[in-house]
Amino acid sequence: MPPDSLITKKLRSNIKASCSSCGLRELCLPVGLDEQEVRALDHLINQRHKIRRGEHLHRAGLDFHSLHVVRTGFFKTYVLQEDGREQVTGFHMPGEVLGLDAISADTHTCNAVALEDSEVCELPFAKLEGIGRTIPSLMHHFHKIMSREIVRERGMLLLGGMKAGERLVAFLLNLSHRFARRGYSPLDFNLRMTREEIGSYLGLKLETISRAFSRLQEDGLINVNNKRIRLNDIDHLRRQYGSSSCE
Amino acid sequence: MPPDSLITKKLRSNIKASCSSCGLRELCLPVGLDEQEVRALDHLINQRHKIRRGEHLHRAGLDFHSLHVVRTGFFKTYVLQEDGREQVTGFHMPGEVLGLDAISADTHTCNAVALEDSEVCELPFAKLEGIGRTIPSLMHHFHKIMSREIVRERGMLLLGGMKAGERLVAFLLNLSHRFARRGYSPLDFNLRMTREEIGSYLGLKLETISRAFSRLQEDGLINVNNKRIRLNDIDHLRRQYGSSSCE
DNA sequence: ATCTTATTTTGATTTAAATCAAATCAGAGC
DNA sequence: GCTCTGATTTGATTTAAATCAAAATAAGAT
Repeated sequence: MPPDSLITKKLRSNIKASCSSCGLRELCLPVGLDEQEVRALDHLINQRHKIRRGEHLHRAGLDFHSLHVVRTGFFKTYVLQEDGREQVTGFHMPGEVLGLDAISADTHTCNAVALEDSEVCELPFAKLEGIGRTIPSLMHHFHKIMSREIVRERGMLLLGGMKAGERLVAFLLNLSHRFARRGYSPLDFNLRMTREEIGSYLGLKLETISRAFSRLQEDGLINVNNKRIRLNDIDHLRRQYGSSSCE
Repeated sequence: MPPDSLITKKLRSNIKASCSSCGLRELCLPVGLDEQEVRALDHLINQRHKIRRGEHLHRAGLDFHSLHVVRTGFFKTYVLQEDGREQVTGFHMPGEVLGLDAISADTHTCNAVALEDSEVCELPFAKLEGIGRTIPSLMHHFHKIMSREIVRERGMLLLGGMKAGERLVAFLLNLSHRFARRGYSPLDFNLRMTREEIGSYLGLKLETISRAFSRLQEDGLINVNNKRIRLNDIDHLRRQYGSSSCE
């Protein structure tokens, strides 16, 4: 948690953001920019917003004008199918960009909801394209971010051939890897989402997720205590179930 | 089929491309560009390549430097899993861009093979970023193309909750829609890929695909004659099985 | 704290798809 | 044309996951 959270609390929202002093800088957009370029980016990112647990950042169908970078907290994205079922399309943690799907048609194609009290930086997309013209390395890095999102989504397709337990392990290894990059323990973390949400994301039912957790615990590979997960033998997990730990 | 295919045949490869006179223009990158901008793009796209059925356009692990737009023909992309299984990640028809996943790490993350004799236009990516700086509308359109790819991949995730027959129908409706946009019949087309490749893409076994085809034919919804498919009641298909016909 | 609701676990049963197996069919090359 | 190989269809059986159901646990609200 950032030390300024107490200070900004009363403002509720609309804090001036600053990439220059942001701890996420190396994960986020300004990777590899020099001082002057980061200042230009500070100019672009006009606002930071607080989103409380359960609040939506955007909803499918709404006009798109800004990307958002998760600064603190945790989000899930999902779409509502015609039959009313909720299909989870992703979980998003600090440093990750939300809204890339919306560029396609200037309309959000999914809903994004905070799974815990969160903060996001707003990036007006038109401004980003404008600044990108003068800072080629920023534009290039943005292209890498979009491409990475394509690779990420593709990774889900690769789960197609796997069975329940393997899918869950791939999911846990993926989370573990992303936590590690953010300086959190890759072996011991707590899930922000329910079994049902995990199941939706992985194409399985919540009971199947629960059973898969129990099975992995029986086998001594992990410890499960409700939302708290401990990976006891991450090498074994990696060996046994593909190396789907990549971002 | 383009009328110049006979002329260029003896050259085997390396034909000077020209967006200005390309029939795919409205599907491809130069959407909405004026004459002068299209000429600039002609400058960017230096080569057209012929890829024969079975030949690879690129392979996973190779250095990335160019995107490719399918001009004629049909491609499949796939990755080889550790266990040797081939996972199909997409099918690609004229006007569609290949290689967007590779921008992420300057390395191709999948293999692309021609399912029939094909032609592609080569877009050196560094040049594209350069020209994009001077033609904002081109850069913006490129962002839409990348975003569309994200949405497309996400669409696959939505199949998660569907059963075999529904997935196959969604797949057929998607192909139908893409054929229609290219001026081909949306009701009567022939598949370029095998049942096994369809199965791999949809996360099902080839026997299941075959059975699903037979079932749909029994129900009178489609006619199947090996690779030739005829949609008898596309409205019924759309109603019964979600509207996953979008690109 | 207590109540209430949502989440999770576990068991029994059903079902859809995978697997195993074999026959048929189509296409490429001779 | 014919042969051979790979692709497809169809059937029988097994298996993994969904579904149905109920109890146990955790999390929020008052």
